[in-house]
Amino acid sequence: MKTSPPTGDELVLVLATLANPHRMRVVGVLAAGGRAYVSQLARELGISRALLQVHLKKLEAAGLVSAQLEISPEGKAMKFYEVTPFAVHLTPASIAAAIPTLTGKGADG
Amino acid sequence: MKTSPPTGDELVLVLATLANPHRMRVVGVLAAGGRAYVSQLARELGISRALLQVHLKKLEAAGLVSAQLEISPEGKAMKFYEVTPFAVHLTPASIAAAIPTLTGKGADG
DNA sequence: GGCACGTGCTAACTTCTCTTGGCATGTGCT
DNA sequence: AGCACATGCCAAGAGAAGTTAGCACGTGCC
Repeated sequence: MKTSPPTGDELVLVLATLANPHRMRVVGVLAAGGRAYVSQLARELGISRALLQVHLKKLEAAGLVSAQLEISPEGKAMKFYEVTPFAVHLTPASIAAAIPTLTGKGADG
Repeated sequence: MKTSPPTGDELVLVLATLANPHRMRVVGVLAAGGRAYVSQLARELGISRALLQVHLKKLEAAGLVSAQLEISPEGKAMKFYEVTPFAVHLTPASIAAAIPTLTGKGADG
C-alpha cells in the first residue's frame, strides 16, 4: 500500500489512466464485484478481450489494479484482477503541491 | 459552486483535463498565486500564449478555472484567471458510484 | 507612424491514443 | 482430431490531442 503523496508525474499517470470510460468501468466493476478474470470481465463490459487487455495493462501500470494468475480446477490458466485501494484527493492545493515533482515537460522541472 | 457529486462524464472530463503537465501547472500556479492574466501566466510557465490559451479553454470548460476580463489603468484589456475551489475524491468506491452516469460510449449506459 | 504590450483566432503539422482483427499458445472434453 | 474457452501479442488504420506559426484587433507612448 502506498501512503506517501503521489509525485506530479504519478498523478498525471493516474489521472490519464482513469480519464477513460472503459477503464473507469473496469475499476467500477472490480470495486463492486471484487475480482474477475479477463474474459469474464470482457463479457461483462461488452468489449473485446484485446481491447480490455490494453486497458488492464494501463491500469496496472498506474498501480490502480493488480493481477494474480491462477490455475482453475479444470487446469485453465486464468488471470484474476482486483482493484488497489487507492485514494487520491484532488484539490487546487494538492495539485500545487505536486507541481515541483512534475518532470513531464515544461519549464523549471 | 458545485456541491453535488460529479456524473461519470463530468468526472472523465475533469480527470482528462487535469491529466496534462501544462494544465496541472496552470492550476498549481493559480492556486498559489491567486490570479494572473494570460500573457503573464505564459511567461511564468515558459510556454507560448497560443498554447496556454488552448489549455485555459479546456480548464474553463471543465469548470476548474474561471476568467474575468478587466481593463487595466492603462486601458488595456486583460483577462484574469483564477482557480475554482474544486474537490474531487478519487477512490474505487467513488468511481463505482459514477459508472451509472457514464454515457461516454460502451455498453449499458 | 512605429514600437511595446494586451487579447483572440485558425490552419496545418505532428504525435499520441484507441480500437480492431488475426494469429499464436495451452487445457479439458467428446 | 476437433471444439470450447483461457491468455497474450502485434500490425495497422482511424481518430483525438498537442503544438506551432501567423494573422487580426486595440491601447499608450515617443
